[in-house]
Amino acid sequence: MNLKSLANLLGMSKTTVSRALNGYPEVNGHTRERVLKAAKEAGYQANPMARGLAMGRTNVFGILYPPLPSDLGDPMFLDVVGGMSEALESMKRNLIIAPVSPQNELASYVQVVRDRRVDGLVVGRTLVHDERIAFLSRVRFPFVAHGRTRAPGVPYAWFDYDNAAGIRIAVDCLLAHGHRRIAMISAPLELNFACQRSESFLTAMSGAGLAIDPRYLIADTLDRRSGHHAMLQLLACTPRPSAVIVDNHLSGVGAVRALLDSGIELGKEISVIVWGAMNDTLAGANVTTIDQPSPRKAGARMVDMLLALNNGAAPETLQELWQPALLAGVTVGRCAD
Amino acid sequence: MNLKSLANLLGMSKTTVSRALNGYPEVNGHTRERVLKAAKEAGYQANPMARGLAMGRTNVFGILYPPLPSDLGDPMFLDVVGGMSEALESMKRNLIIAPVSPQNELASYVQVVRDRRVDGLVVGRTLVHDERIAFLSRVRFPFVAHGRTRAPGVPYAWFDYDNAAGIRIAVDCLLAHGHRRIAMISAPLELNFACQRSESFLTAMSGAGLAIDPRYLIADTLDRRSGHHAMLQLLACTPRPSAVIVDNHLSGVGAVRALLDSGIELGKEISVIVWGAMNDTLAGANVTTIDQPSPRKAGARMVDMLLALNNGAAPETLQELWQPALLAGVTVGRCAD
DNA sequence: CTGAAAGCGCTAACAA
DNA sequence: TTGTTAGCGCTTTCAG
Repeated sequence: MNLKSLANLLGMSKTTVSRALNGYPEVNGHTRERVLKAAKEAGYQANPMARGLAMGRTNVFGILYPPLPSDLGDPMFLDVVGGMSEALESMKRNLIIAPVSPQNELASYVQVVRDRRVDGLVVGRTLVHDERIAFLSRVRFPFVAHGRTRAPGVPYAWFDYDNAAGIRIAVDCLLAHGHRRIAMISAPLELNFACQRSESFLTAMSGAGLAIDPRYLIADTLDRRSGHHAMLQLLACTPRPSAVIVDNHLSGVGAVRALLDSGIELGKEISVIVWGAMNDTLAGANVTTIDQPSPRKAGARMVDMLLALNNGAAPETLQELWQPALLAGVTVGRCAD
Repeated sequence: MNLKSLANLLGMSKTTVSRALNGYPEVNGHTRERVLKAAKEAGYQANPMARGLAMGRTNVFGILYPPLPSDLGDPMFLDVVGGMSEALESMKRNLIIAPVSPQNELASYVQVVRDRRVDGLVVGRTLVHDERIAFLSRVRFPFVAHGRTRAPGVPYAWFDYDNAAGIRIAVDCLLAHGHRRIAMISAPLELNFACQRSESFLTAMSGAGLAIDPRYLIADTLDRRSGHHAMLQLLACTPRPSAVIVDNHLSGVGAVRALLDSGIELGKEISVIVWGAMNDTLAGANVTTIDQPSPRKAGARMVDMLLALNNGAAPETLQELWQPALLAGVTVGRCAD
């Protein structure tokens, strides 16, 4: 069933039917009713390709993501995706995820943009220096960055949590409990969030007049295994840190695991704060976390921003910083020293 | 840059240019060269929407998947996706994943089919009774099922591993080690793989003349947490099982974890075999697994099948059963009784 | 308020 | 071997 046959069926022109269906104001109320009814009965639905070709847009938004456990597989990301797709569904638009090889991500962006496969993109896992953002900005393709980047050159739309603030809160909390030997386990520092959190950590520590043992700074951990390994490294130090901050929940799981395996009492011998929800922790260790509220709402918000961009909003008006909050668990305690 | 301008630029008709670009045999070699060169210089690339509209296909294949850790987030699935997208990339086609709400999955299938958004689908996590497969078969939409279903009514294309054989191997292995009290932790039994593996288990056991304590059969576990919980339940039984088979790697991680946490010596006090790669296991417990070789190749194979369907192949000629293999680890040992 | 006609960018009969 | 012409199914001026 296509527009023409539906129009014939009704004895009207394609134009009128199209207008009725798309809610144009100038159609007669009675006519509209008839059309809507007939469309429903016939199960008519406009062909999106034809529609897209005629209108110059697809009503589809996209995310390009590597099919890896630490990217697509990240439960927090999946939550955000859920929020996005739900929001889009309610406005008759769609979300698609295109798996890309992490090697030549940029090439995939170039292709998607040139092909106009989508009306806009969400750029995830932003880097300190992000060529994807540079590219999209240059060609003026609508996108919102899920996370910021350092020196974009031009303003761009972004959604992020306050990385500096979150770490500050965590450090303050640990300091208040008397900790002075605080370590940090970081994701790869090319990632903007890891970089900001790391810098914030250094700033907060030196602000408190504390030097950091270089062995207490471990980076490049973005999965359970490496998080586990990183924590073991810290445990091997003399003296051991009395507290550890993990900047991402994926390695957080591994890090906490390492402590439990080593028979260390969390919150007593060593305190731990992890950035991000730890739903995945098995052993029921109620970990103190820096929580990013409402991933689903975050997704919905990014959808709003995308739509705003499509409606001509200036990117610099679409920058949103949400505040993380310390979610108390049982893994922070007074320093035993 | 579109076809018309490129044609004008070359002083040829759109037709000739189109033919040259699409490798039709009837164009003059010299002409083709000129076209190809000009296209490259101009950075011309056919608009997929227009192309799709004209040709009636999109060159895009799709997967509809819930954005959940146990679905999209499953590392094995991500591997398969990687294999698919790589295979498609090499033939100038694309893969998209559309996140869907697990509640009304079928509605999403109906929509995608009606909209002709893709040329074919992969249906994952097949159920014993799968309405998605029934629907797609009924409307004759090209798809390959990643996993089988019980009573499809009509033949359909599928790719699967031999669930019965895998479990049989595992049971035989345990029997050979003298085990008689063997338990099984299963995914929800609506899932076809879980059902088949469970049935195979029952068959193998009764074939060996062994009765199964009903408490040794635990289902509905498809993530770490529930796997963990299931194993604790088993440990609480008197007598305990001397061996446990876990039918999926997601709960496998949790199950193994539970044993380690309880201080049980794997392969001594209790033997364990898990279906699927356990890369995720932190503690380096080298778990004996029923391995599904080459997820990436599996993905590539499913792409082949999809293309074959598009070329008119009959679904019943596209059914492939791969054999799993026992991958020896250190978690199976002689029964201590 | 409605319709005819042009056009989105491409492919594919059919002629030449 | 190439060009002309007619669509694919929809939206959107422009008349009426």
